[in-house]
Amino acid sequence: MGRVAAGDRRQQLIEAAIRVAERDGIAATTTRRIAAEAGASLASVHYCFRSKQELLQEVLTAIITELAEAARGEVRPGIDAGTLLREGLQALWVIVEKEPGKQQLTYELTHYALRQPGMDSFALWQYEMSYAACSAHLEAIAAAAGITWSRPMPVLARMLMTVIDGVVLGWLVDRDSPAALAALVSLADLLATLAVTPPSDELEGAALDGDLSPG
Amino acid sequence: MGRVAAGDRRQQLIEAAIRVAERDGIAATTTRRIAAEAGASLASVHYCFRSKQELLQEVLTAIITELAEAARGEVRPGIDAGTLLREGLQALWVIVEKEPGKQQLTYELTHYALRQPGMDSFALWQYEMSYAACSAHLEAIAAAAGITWSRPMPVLARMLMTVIDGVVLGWLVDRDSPAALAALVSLADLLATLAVTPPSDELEGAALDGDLSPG
DNA sequence: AATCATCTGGGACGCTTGACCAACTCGCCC
DNA sequence: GGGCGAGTTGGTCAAGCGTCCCAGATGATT
Repeated sequence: MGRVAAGDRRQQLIEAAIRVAERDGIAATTTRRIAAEAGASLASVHYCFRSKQELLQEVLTAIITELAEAARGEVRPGIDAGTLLREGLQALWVIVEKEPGKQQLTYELTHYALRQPGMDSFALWQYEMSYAACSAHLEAIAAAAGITWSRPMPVLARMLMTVIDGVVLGWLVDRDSPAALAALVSLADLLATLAVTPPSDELEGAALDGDLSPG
Repeated sequence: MGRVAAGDRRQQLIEAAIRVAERDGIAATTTRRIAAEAGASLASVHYCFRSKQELLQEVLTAIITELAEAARGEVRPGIDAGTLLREGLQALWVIVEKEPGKQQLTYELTHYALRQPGMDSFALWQYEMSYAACSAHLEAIAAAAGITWSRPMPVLARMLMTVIDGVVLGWLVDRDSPAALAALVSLADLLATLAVTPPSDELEGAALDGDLSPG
């Protein structure tokens, strides 16, 4: 409980709040518990933040940006879209399975924000970030595999996000990893069927794999 | 506030609790608010229920069974699987869009049950019911369209439930009905591609549409 | 009419919560 | 070295929570 700069204390409290919320859920995330987890006094919470809501907004911001960064996976060029999509989702799955509490917290925060008046913009922002990440990933796949998507990108991004959300949510309930992974891979394969190989005179510099035999 | 049999009072309190939870969220669903909504005294809550938890369990049970019944849609025979799947999901969507609060409450209850020690079995039960409903619907489609599914039913049911959950969750956040419906229909079409028409000497009476040209 | 189980109402208990305050301590700068 | 502001501390506040209790009203049974 030494003397710490207010900015550092702020960060400590935010991280402590995340830990508590992951472990016990947002409903059980009280100012006292946060302070205890951070090794600070209760009063320091209201010294560093105007209110509990301001703290939780910072928590939400931190989680969203952290998740957005974690979702950024590299896409190897010269591979077909189906494989890339499957590999990307499997890589994401490793992260999800590693920290279930964080995923659970993400959903809880979404619903919490939806209920709290004035905080619903945070839920919207959270999903806009997610859709943007999905769009970016799908476009990276298109570029790497030399294909085009047969549906407009907003629809496609929403479909991908839908699949991820649904699978994760189902898994959080029964923790049936094989079943969840099977559904995820199957849905990824289905999404991959929306990739069309454009006429070869259209795209040139893109990496092409063997099965580009014009019909 | 007249005199009511304990059994009736029980039912009134459960329905009142559902209304409050739909409107304000589970976190704001207190015993006092429930009693006020039901037009009963606070003490009657603990006269009809051993504890608040027992009440909430009844609420969860009521919502799950109600939702399971609502999801049971008729499937017209003689139509192709794609159309049936699309129509079924569109019919479900009408229900979802009509009462957003109930959908939101469903998710909140899931997460609530997952956190509450000893109540996680309710979350599991909720999803088992849902998977069962999906399985039943998919098998009804298979029978009506005279097709077979190219994946094992458990995987397929989970895929369908994943799609529904994901779409509804996304819609609850941004309330973008066209986008949600577009994603839902697109995903339904993708799922329909998993329907295979068996050799005609296997099934006889089933209705067949035109595109049965053996390759 | 008397009895009895059933149901209601108001009040109270003990606890937790978010928020706040005045007093105190430390380190830095003029 | 004496002020001074940033940071800490324990205590306190009102509000709200789940739970419990008990005197009294009610309606059926005898």
